[in-house]
Amino acid sequence: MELFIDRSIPAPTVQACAEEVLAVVPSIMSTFRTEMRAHRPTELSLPQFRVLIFLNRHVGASVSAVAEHVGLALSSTSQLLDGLMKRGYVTRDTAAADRRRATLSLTTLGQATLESARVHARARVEEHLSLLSEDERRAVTASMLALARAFDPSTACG
Amino acid sequence: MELFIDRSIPAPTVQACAEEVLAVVPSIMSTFRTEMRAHRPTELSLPQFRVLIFLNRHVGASVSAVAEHVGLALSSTSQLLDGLMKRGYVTRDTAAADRRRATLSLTTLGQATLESARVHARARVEEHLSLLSEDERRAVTASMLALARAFDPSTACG
DNA sequence: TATTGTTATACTCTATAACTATA
DNA sequence: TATAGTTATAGAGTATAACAATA
Repeated sequence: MELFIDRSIPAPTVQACAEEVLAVVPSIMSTFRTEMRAHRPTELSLPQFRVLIFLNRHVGASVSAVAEHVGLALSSTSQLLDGLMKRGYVTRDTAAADRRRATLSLTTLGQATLESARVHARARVEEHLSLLSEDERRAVTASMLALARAFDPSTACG
Repeated sequence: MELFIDRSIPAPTVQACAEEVLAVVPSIMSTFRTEMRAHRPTELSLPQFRVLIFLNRHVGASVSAVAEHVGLALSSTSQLLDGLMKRGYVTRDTAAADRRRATLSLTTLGQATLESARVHARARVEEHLSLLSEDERRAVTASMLALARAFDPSTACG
């Protein structure tokens, strides 16, 4: 029986694997960006989208927490949030316990926008993935978990 | 024998798979960008890096060809190329056969810069991937090929 | 003094629209 | 007229450095 993951041939070297990741991941991102941008009713940039996802799951998060999660400098994150507040997607309050700390939350509009963007993004990705076989989907899912662990150990299980 | 890709349990749905891809791929990109930017001697942006890779392989390419490959608008690509020419990485000539068409090539400096950036990027990615098991590398490599096909059929085998 | 965050400034990325030059 | 490409303009993303406020 020939397995999709065939252990009888040598595993790809780390180098070869890196080569593939380096070639393919940016090209997937290109597609994402273009498709997100084309979603007129919502039209969130990818970083904005990621911030909304994070805030939806971490109500009351600080600016620093967002920055760490999205992998941006604090100032960049602050500016990203400016944009999201200006559009009415996010509110910011001052934490009572520590008045330096901001408390960020999604507005109802922000939640609805996130949901719309998410449905759209997922649909686009699903369109692409529907070209894959079951075994390929198994491999992709397993890979994503492994890569999450390899590239971002902190959030691999959250 | 328990397989890494276990066919005895149902394959992930397209939806679940999309969810993972959507979560993990942008996070890998964040890491890429940060690491590319931190490579002081070279310090190419990711789009610049991708353009250099393409031109290295397709000597004499037109602006349109680059645009199509990196997934940008023609004008965006033209400007990206401006930056690369200003830094002396790329030369542009006019094609004799069709004087509208540009003929782009890497300079020696461009080639050297690309090589340096490439070595660095690969090393960073390898660092991350070295955390994976052999089976995980098999899955990742297989996935990248599948994803390349799913997201960009035109370049899947080029 | 250390931490949280914002503002100032500057550069890159990206698009659309208007344009030039060549075919 | 159609095609290849550039320029003008505008907005988002991103960083560093300097700053303000709070602890």
